[in-house]
Amino acid sequence: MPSSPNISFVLHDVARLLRKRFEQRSRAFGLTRAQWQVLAYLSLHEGIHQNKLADLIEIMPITLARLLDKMEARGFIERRPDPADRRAWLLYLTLKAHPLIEVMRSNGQKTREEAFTGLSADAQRQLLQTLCLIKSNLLEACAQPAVDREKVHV
Amino acid sequence: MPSSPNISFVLHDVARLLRKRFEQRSRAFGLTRAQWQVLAYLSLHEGIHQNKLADLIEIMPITLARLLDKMEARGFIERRPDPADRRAWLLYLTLKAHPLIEVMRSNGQKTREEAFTGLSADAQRQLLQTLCLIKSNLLEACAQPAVDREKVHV
DNA sequence: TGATGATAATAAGCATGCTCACGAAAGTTT
DNA sequence: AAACTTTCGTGAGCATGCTTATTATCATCA
Repeated sequence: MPSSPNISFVLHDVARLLRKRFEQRSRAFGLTRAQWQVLAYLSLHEGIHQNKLADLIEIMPITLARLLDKMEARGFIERRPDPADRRAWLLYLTLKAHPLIEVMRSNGQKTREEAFTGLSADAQRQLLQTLCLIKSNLLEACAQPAVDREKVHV
Repeated sequence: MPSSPNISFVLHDVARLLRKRFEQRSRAFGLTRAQWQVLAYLSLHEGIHQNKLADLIEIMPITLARLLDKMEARGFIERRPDPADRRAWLLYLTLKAHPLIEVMRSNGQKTREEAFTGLSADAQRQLLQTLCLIKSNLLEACAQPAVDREKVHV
């Protein structure tokens, strides 16, 4: 942007374009990027509660609930009542979902190959590491009120 | 996620958290991240057409139109008719918007400082460079149909 | 046991992105 | 000049995030 591009804007653009490209590929299979993320995590934690899964993915529980509504309607997941807690559901993949996992993983792979053309394996490792650090910084920051420290000084 | 976290998911998370943190800071000023991006680009190109601005920001023109609707309603920007083309508008900041630019730039700065804690200046440069490469890869990829090359082979 | 507080899921409503489609105006070709 | 094509802006409708608020249930403590 101004003199050199703003790194936050670029990061945001890259995320948006990754999603866009992934969905160009995956539309035919009926799963969006977000739904694929849910499926991927859920396949490793069947029988989990919604709240726990939302924690894993680090989205708000209500955001996950909406995604699950659609995925349930389309027959990819099941909500079974938790016999031990009448408020809660236990989440499971359906049989229909299993074959999708490999397809979507491969779509993600192809999208990443396109995105990372010209990046060495080392640069990719470096990028991942940096992003993980930033994410952990932000998770901590978001949990604190955004006060203007200059103005608080007592 | 699986063995090591999926870099696309992490990238997406970081973008989402950056936006969230920025908006925690900026809510009081009435501008969202996306609107601030519009303002920032527009301040460098007053008198531009909507299509050109959408091109600069690399979003769909209809997405920009919705943002401008809100920003116009709140008195941050003006659409003036283009005397040379009755289909088009020329975009301008209002007087009310000017003082916001510094405030928002500083909010962005603070958010970035939080996000990049523990990253050397060199690592930040490296990150920016890598992201720009990925963005350009994706811009090119998105413009092409997402065919499955293995299946096409003729 | 009975009130009080915490937790699981969801409702309502907003913002930002997209695709697809359309009307109006401008530009180009015949 | 008339007919075609392109371009500018927007309408409709969907997906994914968020904040704030509500309901039902569970857990705890007096």
